Amino acid sequence: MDIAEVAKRSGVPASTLRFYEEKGLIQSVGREGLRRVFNANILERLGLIALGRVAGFSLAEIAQILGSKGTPNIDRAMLVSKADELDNTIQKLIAMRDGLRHAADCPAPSHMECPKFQRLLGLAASGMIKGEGTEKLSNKRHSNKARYQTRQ
Amino acid sequence: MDIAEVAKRSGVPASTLRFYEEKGLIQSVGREGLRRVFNANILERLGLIALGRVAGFSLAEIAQILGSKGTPNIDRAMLVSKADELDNTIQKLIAMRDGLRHAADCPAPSHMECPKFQRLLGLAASGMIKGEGTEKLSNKRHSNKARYQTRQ
DNA sequence: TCTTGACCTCAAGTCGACTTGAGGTTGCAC
DNA sequence: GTGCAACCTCAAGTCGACTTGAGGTCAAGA
Repeated sequence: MDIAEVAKRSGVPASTLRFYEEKGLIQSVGREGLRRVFNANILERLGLIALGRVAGFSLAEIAQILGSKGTPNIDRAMLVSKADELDNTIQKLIAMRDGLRHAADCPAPSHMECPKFQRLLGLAASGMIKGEGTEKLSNKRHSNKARYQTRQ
Repeated sequence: MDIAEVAKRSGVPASTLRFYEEKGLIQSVGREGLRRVFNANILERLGLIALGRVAGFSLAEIAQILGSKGTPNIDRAMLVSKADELDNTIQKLIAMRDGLRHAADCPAPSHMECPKFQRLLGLAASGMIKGEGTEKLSNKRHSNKARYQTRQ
């Protein structure tokens, strides 16, 4: 497949494909003249990259997870820690989803004032805020990067 | 509370608080001299903002969801659609989490070659890639924004 | 043959989300 | 009443993730 074909099948613009290659996230199997040639599994890999992005990982992290080059030895501890991070995120998203759904048909004048909304989201938000939380549950796991994603 | 207190309790830098105020995500209740004064519920709101961010919403979307000003009339349909979007994301994250956990102790030389990993993530990634998917399930819901997050 | 279209490279531009810095003001401590 | 730490504004800078543009190469068709 040439780059246009990949772009068409994946929905990822050719410019992005070049960019990803440059960053080591994907690789072409070679060139035909000066044109890149990709093989079919690129589509799958692009799917995983997209997945990683919605999971909130940076391109650098994704490269690390997927193995930038011929899938070298992987840091399994890192995978577990990413999974835990994700687990944490999932809990929050579930609370947020429920909060949104509730807010959508809650009679309260403002959902900030609805006790149910408060409880749902407050729970999810606890642990996001650094300060004196009620300490109910799920604190301090995956504490690296933690405390918001105040990524530097 | 003054800005330093809020920063300390929330972990959000003062510069970010000013930035958020400028963007309409938060508001101070007034000034004391030229210093902003916040009341306590700001902490909760900051938690929700952080939550929205990990859910992948932009600041503009969050402002819309939370109501930028005194919680005006909210677009309930929008809330439902955000919730659906989130639901979709959650499914993907769950698959990714399971995929990562599996990969962490899978004997396959490369997890790209492990059939279980493939299945888990392939499933999640389906619908992310535009092209001829196996069409199993959960396609085309929340199709706005869809097709990756090729935002704009 | 020569033109066109699809690809190429490399540098620069854009956008969102912040952060940093210069220069100004205030209140409390001494 | 003076110093200074902690706030303020506003402009500019940074970073990640891309996109756009200028200028070049090449294979195929008129």
